[in-house]
Amino acid sequence: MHTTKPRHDTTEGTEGGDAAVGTRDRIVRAAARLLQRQGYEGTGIKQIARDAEATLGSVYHFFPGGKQELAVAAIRHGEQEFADMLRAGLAADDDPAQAVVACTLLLATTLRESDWTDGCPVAATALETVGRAPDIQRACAEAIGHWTDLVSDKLCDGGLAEDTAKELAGATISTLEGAELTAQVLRSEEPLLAAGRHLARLIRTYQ
Amino acid sequence: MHTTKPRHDTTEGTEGGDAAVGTRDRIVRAAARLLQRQGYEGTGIKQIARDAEATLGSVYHFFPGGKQELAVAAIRHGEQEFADMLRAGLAADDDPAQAVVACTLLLATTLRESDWTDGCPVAATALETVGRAPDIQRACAEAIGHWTDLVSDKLCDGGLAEDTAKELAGATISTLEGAELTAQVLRSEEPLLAAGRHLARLIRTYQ
DNA sequence: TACCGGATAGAGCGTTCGCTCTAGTTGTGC
DNA sequence: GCACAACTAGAGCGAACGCTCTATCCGGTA
Repeated sequence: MHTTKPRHDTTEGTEGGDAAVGTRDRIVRAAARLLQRQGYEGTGIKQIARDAEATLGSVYHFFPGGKQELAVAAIRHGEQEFADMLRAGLAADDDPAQAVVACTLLLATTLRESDWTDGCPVAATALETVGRAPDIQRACAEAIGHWTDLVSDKLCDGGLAEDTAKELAGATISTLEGAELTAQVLRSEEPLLAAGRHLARLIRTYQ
Repeated sequence: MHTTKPRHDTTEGTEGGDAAVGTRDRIVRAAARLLQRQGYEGTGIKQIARDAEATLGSVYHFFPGGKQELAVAAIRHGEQEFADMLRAGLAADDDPAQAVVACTLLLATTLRESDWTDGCPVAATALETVGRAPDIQRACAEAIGHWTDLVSDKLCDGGLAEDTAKELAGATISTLEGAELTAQVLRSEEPLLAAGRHLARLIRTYQ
């Protein structure tokens, strides 16, 4: 069974971009982007539907659990996007220290090009739902764990002991999160670049 | 009518406890705590007034600029609270590396004792208003700058060159922010403790 | 042809939002 | 004693909130 397709898509089929994507996917993507920029409480379901060019009925058809269920799906989508970027950065260099620097450069570029609005896809939602929406918090925790594993594997490949790699990977993700937050608030890529330099220096002390 | 009403006790109150605090202060404190836990959009003015044991009229009397003006005052209040904690941690040891570890321990304890709800007082608000509420964003940026200066001074006192100290201080604040976020989401103090260990190791490479 | 069920469409429910507005209450200076 | 400013008090506005509900549309099957 194929993923949900737009049954009666009134828009012309020749148009590219989101039009070729199923309704459910468009809703998830719009939700992920809005949650990333405005957080959970700042984002309304009607706004998500409008951005996704879907109707409220479709949203509740695909996500009968309402806003929370949609938010969980959006967080998972953001997790994948962020993981893709991490993978790309980590693959840029054999040396783990240089690879982490590549990650910070990627993040800095993305952030600047979005005028400092597109930071970590889960941070805003995570912070304002902590302790009040267990499903969402769990999805955020899984995202962080997944990202940490990506970094940890790279550090292991670089020759670090597994225990060391795991702890250092956790600290790396924490630092990237904080540096991205700081960069957004200060509207500068310097915090991300500084984080990259210092993470590289730190990793080298273990090599 | 109501029985217990805070009367005209503006800046009186040498006694401890909220009862002796002026209405304006109670409003700012309640707003700061709610913004820290629920973010900007997740916090309503009526809830702030209720928590502060004040009325809506009082809120708009003291903050005619509405929610945004109140949020700026609350962010400034949170900045001071966090700065006090940083100062306490930094004063705990002459060695800057050990002092930063003390900061992470303080943060971890506070976080755990609040059941992981009381993280950075500005992070949630900052993330969801980035690029959409310049006054609030500016206040958040000033807070981060202030905290960075505190760490930078400590590093200078420890013998680091000023340029090095400034850059390292920025990275330290970023890391603390990220580690606190991660600790809240994962409901564990380990990210903060790991951040402390690695920051200390990093600082020592400059000594 | 008739029908079924997934998907679309949007009016409308009750509630809450930020905020305005008018009155009432209180301490202080003349 | 009185006027005045500072402060408290809360009803109520229009808009937006999350969500429910019914009505339709459509391709595929019988």
